[in-house]
Amino acid sequence: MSTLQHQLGKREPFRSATQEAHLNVVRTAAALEGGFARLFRAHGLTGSSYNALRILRGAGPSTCSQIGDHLVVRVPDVTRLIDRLAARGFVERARSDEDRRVVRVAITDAGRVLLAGLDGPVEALHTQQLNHMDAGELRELSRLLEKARAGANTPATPGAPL
Amino acid sequence: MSTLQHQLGKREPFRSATQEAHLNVVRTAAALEGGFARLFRAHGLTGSSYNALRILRGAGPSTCSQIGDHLVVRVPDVTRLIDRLAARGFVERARSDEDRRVVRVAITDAGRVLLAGLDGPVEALHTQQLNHMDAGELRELSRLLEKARAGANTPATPGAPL
DNA sequence: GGAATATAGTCGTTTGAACGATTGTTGTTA
DNA sequence: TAACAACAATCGTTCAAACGACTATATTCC
Repeated sequence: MSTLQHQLGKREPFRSATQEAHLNVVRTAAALEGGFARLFRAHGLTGSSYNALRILRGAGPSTCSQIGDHLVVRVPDVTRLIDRLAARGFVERARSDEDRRVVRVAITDAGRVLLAGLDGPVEALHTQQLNHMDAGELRELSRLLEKARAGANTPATPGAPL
Repeated sequence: MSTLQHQLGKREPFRSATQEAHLNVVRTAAALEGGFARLFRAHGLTGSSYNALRILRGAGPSTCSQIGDHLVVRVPDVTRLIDRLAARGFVERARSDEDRRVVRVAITDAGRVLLAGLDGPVEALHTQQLNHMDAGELRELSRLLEKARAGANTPATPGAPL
């Protein structure tokens, strides 16, 4: 009996290895993200808003589409995400003069300060959660996950059609 | 440059292998779950409500606490989850006579029929998503994910303290 | 036997996520 | 030059998720 089977209180084994792998991915994501959600909530953020700030800090001012493209997890309504960050003063928007469809979003000093305060705790939490695995295992885990995504017909890249 | 780094439009490499593994887990979970969310939505369900029905079909009538314990992803308000299923006629509740704190939840015939209609598509989607990986890879992926969860200080099991 | 504690479930409320439609602007084509 | 198509962002709306408090009941302890 696998660990997951035991954890789910399942008497019969999984129907397939693909099902078991899927459930392991989802449960592990929830386990890892739970800690980060608590950390971010303490700073009035969600995972996605934290991610958006990281993107803006790293890439510099970006359009809504670019932000959307770079998010780890697809967010279909980037406008509302940016709205919430702007309301807190962490980003500011500027409509482009040369193409008025486009809005350029930039992180503010307040946003930089907020992120600076999170850099340590985020890194510490990554370490705390996964440092019991060695470098080879982490590499192999990432490789298998990338391979899993490569074959999945449901795309991870945002906006791609079903 | 890893696949994920490229997919995220990140110029610099990841700060650590633990961060990269984490993001791969989360992104893969979203990619896999996206397809299932669409399938379930077409039947008026969410992943959690589908999961709850599966638990009840498998284990028989269960208390709310037992359902909560067996869910793949923690749901802090099982009552509302059961509310929504009951409103649709897929489950029914009965307050226990011998311990009136306890509610016993059972799947209904309508619930069984709904699940029966989903068994094929769910299995097909699992296969479609992950069948490009061989048995050894799937086993190794599950093993590494279980190991990842084992060391993470943020527990996957519900109700466990932070 | 009653007070205190624990358990199981429920509730009030807020908020973020998501879908799909809409609006405004730019580019393309006839 | 105007109609059409595409693009970028925004909006209306619904609803699931989540937090923490609350209620009712059972158990434990003095």
